[in-house]
Amino acid sequence: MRRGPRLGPEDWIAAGLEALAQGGVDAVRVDVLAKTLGVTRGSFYWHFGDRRALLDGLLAAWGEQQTDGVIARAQALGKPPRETLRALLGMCFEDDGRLERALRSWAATDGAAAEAVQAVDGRRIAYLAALLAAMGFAEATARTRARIAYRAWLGDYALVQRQAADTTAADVEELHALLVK
Amino acid sequence: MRRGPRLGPEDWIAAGLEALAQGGVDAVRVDVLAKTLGVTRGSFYWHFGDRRALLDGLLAAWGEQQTDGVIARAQALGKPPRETLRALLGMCFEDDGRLERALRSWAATDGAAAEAVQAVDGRRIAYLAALLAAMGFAEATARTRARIAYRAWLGDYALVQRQAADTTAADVEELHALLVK
DNA sequence: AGGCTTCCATACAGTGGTGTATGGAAGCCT
DNA sequence: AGGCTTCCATACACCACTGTATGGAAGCCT
Repeated sequence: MRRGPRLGPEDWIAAGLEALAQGGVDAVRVDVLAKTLGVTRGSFYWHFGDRRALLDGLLAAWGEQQTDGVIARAQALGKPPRETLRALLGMCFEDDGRLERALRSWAATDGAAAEAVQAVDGRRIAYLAALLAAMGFAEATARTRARIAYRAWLGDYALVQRQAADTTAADVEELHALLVK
Repeated sequence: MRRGPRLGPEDWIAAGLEALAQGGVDAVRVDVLAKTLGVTRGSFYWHFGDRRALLDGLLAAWGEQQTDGVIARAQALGKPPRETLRALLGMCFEDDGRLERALRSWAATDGAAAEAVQAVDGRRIAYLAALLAAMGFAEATARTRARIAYRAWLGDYALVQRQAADTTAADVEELHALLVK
């Protein structure tokens, strides 16, 4: 009946991430994924033991993607720390953050998700702190401000109605100014 | 069989808020609430048309509680704006924020919840801005910094592993210093 | 071509939750 | 005391979704 290419686990992971970003963990249901992929659940249970296995796969994929993601792009600019920080803030705030949001909601009730999120939080805060330290701030101050900056970024995602583009841009400038002063 | 006092809608609302804080919207199920209240679902469907009616009740209750909550307490201190702001930040960061978190997760997929959260966000940011304006900051600066402060507070809830008490205290001081400088 | 492996469809059983119908008990009112 | 109202229990139908069993088709290997 079908003739299209056959599916691998990656296809289910990709579809899962999409659904996750769209409607949270609750939206990643094997039957609806099957429908969007144009197959039946029979395929899913060939590639994965159960739904939980897919969820763990999503966490792994997200965690990996976050290691060589935004930070690498910011670093690749090859600019001095001060400019790198500004660029990084801008990039973060321009992301729509739906995946990020979904992950954190999920982490509130799921241990594995909480671990994954905590891990990337640690990496990102450490990077921010390193950036500030490279600008000459004392270790303690760098870490404190890194946490503040990170909270401000996360908080933006928590805001249901995110601000207009120009407002956000102004906020980013102001935040940057406060941090490096 | 039973002899205890009979229940009203408020009892279900209260139990619902508790469950919401504990495990998110998914945890507010009429059968488990019935169990914790010591009655059967028959009682619930007497007081409420359906589960959605309870959820709407929870949103209303939360929204109301947030109008005369933290802000009123901070205002009641009768201190100058600068001190009020510091006190407010401290109070916010010391809250465990589980309800707040649950509401925002919920808002990601539910329109009514999103409206409720957006409404209180607006009120709270406006209050922060007013505080900063009263300290002499220009209107625009006050609003920008108010948004930053609010994001930083929200972001703290988004952090799965919230910092130790002393670390948080230091962060609050630093944030306050950055804002009022 | 034959056979093995990989992938998917179909059909079925099971579970956790919602909503509904109905009857009965406890309290209030006169 | 009688009756009306308020509240709750029991039992049932139903739905969305998960997981399992089994058979069959498509591709690869020799």
